[in-house]
Amino acid sequence: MPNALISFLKLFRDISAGDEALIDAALENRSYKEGEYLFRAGNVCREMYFVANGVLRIMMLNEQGNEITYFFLKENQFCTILNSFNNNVVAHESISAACDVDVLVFTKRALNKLYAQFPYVKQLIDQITQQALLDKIDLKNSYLGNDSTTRYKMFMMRQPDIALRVPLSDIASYLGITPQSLSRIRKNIR
Amino acid sequence: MPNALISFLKLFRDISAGDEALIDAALENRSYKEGEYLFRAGNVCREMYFVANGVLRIMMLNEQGNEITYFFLKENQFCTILNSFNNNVVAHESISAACDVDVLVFTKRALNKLYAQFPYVKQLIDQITQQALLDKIDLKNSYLGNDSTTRYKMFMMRQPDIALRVPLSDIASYLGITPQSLSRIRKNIR
DNA sequence: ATTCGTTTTTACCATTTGTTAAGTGCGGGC
DNA sequence: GCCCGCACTTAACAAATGGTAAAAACGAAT
Repeated sequence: MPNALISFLKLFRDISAGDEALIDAALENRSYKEGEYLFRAGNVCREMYFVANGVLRIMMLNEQGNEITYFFLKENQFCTILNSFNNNVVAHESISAACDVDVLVFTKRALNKLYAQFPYVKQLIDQITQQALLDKIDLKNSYLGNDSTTRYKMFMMRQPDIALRVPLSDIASYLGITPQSLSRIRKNIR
Repeated sequence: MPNALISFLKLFRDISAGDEALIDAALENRSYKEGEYLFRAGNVCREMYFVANGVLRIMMLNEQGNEITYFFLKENQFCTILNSFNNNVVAHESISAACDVDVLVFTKRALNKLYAQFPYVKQLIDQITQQALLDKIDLKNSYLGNDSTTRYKMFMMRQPDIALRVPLSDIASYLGITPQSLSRIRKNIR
């Protein structure tokens, strides 16, 4: 039975059984519990994750020690600190599990080897990654200029599956408010 | 004398005089006055701008009729609605001149022709565009989780040249506050 | 130089959000 | 089954921001 990444890639392009085996061999399976870190800010990110099951979050700690959630990534999405991964620069962001999660892991080394073997895989992943980036920006931008109640409603409309699986405090930090404010907003809505 | 774009590209790669002439021929020079629109939301964006002089802004009007500024683009930066430009989908964002501006314009048609002639130009512009995207995201993210006074100070530190050239109301909409609040913040800082 | 229109500043009050602190509820481990 | 810890809720007050409106400053055009 094919892994989640290969099933996903097959939506875009046919992949032979032989290629499939080699792609699969380049991957590592890992599981993380809610709250565990996959990658910590201050290092160069040399892994790329593909979410098979669960939700990841990309986030940062600001000077006051508050967590800021930049993005949520769910099933069939790639997750890495792209700038760090591509350019070998230190990342300011961390990646953690927003709920229990299963991921497939490419190391940069394994991925480069795969790219050399199968240029079409590079094309495919580059294209998917690029489009995902544009979609993420559009999503984040769409929240701007709305009050927090509206942002919460938008979030519930657009990412209900995430809303149901991750802690309230993560959602609050994603929406740019305190957990107490989010709790109050929830109360006032119903 | 070479145009601003060619001078910029030469920072990354040598370009022969012959190529230079053809690239130059593919471009159109335009100037806009502060407040004028280069592109309006609701259409497919089929032009790519390179800022030779001045500042552009990518922005949106929300349902309440408020302007939200997503990004400022200044000299030596490309500006287009990338998702719309790449995928021929209707854009929700507009592009306007944040101050008087001179731009070099590629139509999508001219750019594709150029790409067919000179694959390295495509590589170069794709690479620059991709990195610019990552930088823009990093910049926007870095403002998150700070109060508006801090965001304004960060903006003054990081983009002082823009701060000095564009209307206060544009900066306010970029920082996610009203012009009155920004004016108050300015007063309290000094 | 004057005027007109626009942008920015200022002020006052209403609303929203943050802060602090305490209470409630739920689930895991013993 | 009970206890403990953690996440979430609730509340009261302080602080920040928005809304409205009017004054001041600035620029463009005559």
